[in-house]
Amino acid sequence: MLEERYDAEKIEKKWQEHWEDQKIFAVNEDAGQPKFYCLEMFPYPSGRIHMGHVRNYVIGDVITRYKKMKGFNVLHPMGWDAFGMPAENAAIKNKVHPSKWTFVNIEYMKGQLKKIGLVYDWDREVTTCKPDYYRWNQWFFIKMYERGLAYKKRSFVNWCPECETVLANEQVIDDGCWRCDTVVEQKELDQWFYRITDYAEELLKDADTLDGWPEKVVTMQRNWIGRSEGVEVDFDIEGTDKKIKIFTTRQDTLFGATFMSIAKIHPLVAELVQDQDVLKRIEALSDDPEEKEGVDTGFHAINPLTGESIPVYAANFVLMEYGTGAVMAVPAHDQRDFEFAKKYDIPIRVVVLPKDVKIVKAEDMECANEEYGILVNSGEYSGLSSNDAKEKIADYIENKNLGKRVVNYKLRDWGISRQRYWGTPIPMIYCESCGIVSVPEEQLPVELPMDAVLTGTGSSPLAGMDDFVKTKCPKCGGEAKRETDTMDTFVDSSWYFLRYCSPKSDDKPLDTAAVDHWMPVDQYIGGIEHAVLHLLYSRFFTKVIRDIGLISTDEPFKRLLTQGMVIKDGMKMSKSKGNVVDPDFLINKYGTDTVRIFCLFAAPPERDLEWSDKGVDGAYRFLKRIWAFAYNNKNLLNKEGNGDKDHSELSDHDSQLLRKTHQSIKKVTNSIERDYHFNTAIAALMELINEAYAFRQAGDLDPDVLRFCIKQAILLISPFAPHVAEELWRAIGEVGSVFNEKWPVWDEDIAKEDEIQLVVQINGKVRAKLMVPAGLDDETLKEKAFAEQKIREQINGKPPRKVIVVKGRLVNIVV
RNA sequence: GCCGAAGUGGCGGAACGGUAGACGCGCUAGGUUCAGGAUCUAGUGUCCAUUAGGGUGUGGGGGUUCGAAUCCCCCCUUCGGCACCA
Repeated sequence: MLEERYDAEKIEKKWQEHWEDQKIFAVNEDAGQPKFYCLEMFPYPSGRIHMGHVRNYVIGDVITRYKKMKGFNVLHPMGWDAFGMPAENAAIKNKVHPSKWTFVNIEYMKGQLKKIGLVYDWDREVTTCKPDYYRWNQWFFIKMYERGLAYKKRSFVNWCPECETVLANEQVIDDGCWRCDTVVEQKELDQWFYRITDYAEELLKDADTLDGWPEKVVTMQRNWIGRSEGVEVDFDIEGTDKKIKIFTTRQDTLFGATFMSIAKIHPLVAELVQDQDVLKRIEALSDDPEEKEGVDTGFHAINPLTGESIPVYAANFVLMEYGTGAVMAVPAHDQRDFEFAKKYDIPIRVVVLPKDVKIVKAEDMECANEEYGILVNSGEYSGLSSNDAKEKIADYIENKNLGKRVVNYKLRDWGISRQRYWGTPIPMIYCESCGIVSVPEEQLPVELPMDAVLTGTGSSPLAGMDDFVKTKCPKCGGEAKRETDTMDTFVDSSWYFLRYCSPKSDDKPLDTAAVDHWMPVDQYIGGIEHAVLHLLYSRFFTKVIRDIGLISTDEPFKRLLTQGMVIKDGMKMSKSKGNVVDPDFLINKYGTDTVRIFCLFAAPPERDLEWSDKGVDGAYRFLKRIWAFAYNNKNLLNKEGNGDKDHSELSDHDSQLLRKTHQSIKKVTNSIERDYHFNTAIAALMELINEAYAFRQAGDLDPDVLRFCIKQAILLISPFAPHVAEELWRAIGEVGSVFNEKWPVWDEDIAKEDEIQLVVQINGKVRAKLMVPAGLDDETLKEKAFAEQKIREQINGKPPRKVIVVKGRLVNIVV
């Protein structure tokens, strides 16, 4: 029995329990249906769900429900990215253990997710801070160590003084920490790295296959990998037997090199420069990127092509980390070198003339000319194009053993050591006699001790725990020490989507058959902020795990949807700005169906969503309107019959509503299929309900048609407002869950209008609109257009030069 | 600086070369209601016009086309990403 009042709280609780008890959304790998893996980026259990989560997860939930009704076997799991700094900070502040804090948060947030009406297969829940998950982080680490993909090295790394830990390059945003914005420092430390650069080429090449991803994200990844082809060339250093190796992509400008620049921390500086005064001045070079500065080292290099002797400068803009840490400087054709040469009065020599430029005098130049062109002043290469010269000069260099062709990447190896407690212990042991030894597989997991003391005063908390640190060497049995750093939490999230496929596997990290069945993720949904971070690491991990032989997937995410931010008063919602909207409050006030409808209706998913309290009222009103329509017609609705009457037997009034219903099925379906544009899908539903009201008011309706209309409307709204749909579904006398139903299909014949509005234009301007029967041929449409009184007046006897007819829509008369 | 996206009523947004502004919010008027709220109905880009109707209009300027919010070129603004990568 349908109640008059729409009581969201009551029906939502009822159906949420029903779906869970009846396991409506449980998956069955042998169902004989096509699979669909729908996944949203799992949350960090920070304490409460925020509107950004709601938006993200509602999108995934709608897709899950829709795809299920379309006949797919949909895997839709959820879990917790549960290791991380906030747990430690909370522990220090509130004197709770990070574990306690985390699990309390998970419990609360899980309740919130359920109240939103999200349907997950909770049997597959993954929690990364549990030993049954992180042991496999350790297992992968060891496998990677064995394959040379995990290694330790001392180097300058990004250090966040606020978080008191190291950050990978990807985790530094505008010189600041990705988490707290604190300006990062460079610190020299021994750190573990994953050799992601070994996969640079494949990550770049396979980026071309990601056609289900936003182009923007793919471009960001390509740029981050930053491949460039060039040559390494050795320059002899005059008066010594040493050489400087440089990297250039512009070997066509070799004849224009008038000096050399090397990084101030380049090893040759310390090796060759004797003068303490010069060394001091090099050391004192500023790091300000705006001002180019250098110091003449006093020694000279020999250009291997010209035999010319050129001065070598230590320069502040040369990076030791990229290429070879030394560059040949061609001021005429490189803006940085140009500025440098001007400042220190070094000769500028033009060796490339771009197209359409005749002669350039070096002294007239105001900036470098970096374009390709025809070589001049370049010996036997003069007259060649830059492209030809690049090949010929590279050949010469290789033939004469002066250097070789190389490919360089901007991508750096992924530093994964973190000097923190709440993460996966790195499973390595340091033995005085055996050196670095990995923990044997059967001893995993290396469990995180629960009794660590967190003071927040620097250095790895594990380092102070003798019980943890002291161990035996697995090789020789002697006294040894454990590694005390933990792993970057981005390691945890780099393979959780694989774990969902076989979450209970306990003898190996993944069940190959299960993973191969479900992977790749068919639709992944999350924020754009992970464009390079998580999404690049996950691609890397997938390829490594494939190479280990556990899975056969090359790419983890087939389609990616990056949803926009939730904005209020023109700013991103955040606690610090005080403009947050609390999902709990809204759900209590309106019910989750209203919140869901608003989030989906206010903007297409990829765009930012401007929050509007009034807009939420509108969504609520819409649901009440559907409810009231069903209630007001409840006597008619419970009649037998499926409403699919022969079109020709119906009155005009009835057949128009039937047509509108079929048109709505088409429009809602197409809106979802076209990049999940739920906003226009919901708009189409609102239109249908508005029309239904109008038809109902205008006269009696055939009960079968009315029932058909409302039944389709319920099916169409069910992914968006599932609780209202389920309640109304039962109220109209249907049996079983609406989510076990097939998604409706429209009949093109019924949807077709039998009368169309013909627009008549004169010179492209609308001059008349007339109703004509559908399906008329072009000639008849023309006749109708010319027969129109207004058109005759406008043409005024002038002969038409041309008449364009757009089938079934428009006639444009050109006079 | 380089790369990319976006710019449409008072607001959120529709319109994948063919009637610009669907749908929603807001606003106006009316019905219902003791009143408020809720709800239903109608109207709502802008200018001129009593009406009929007409002009104009998608950041600005050009172009292609019978026809441009949509395609091309230049410029402006906003937002993102990268930024001495040799």
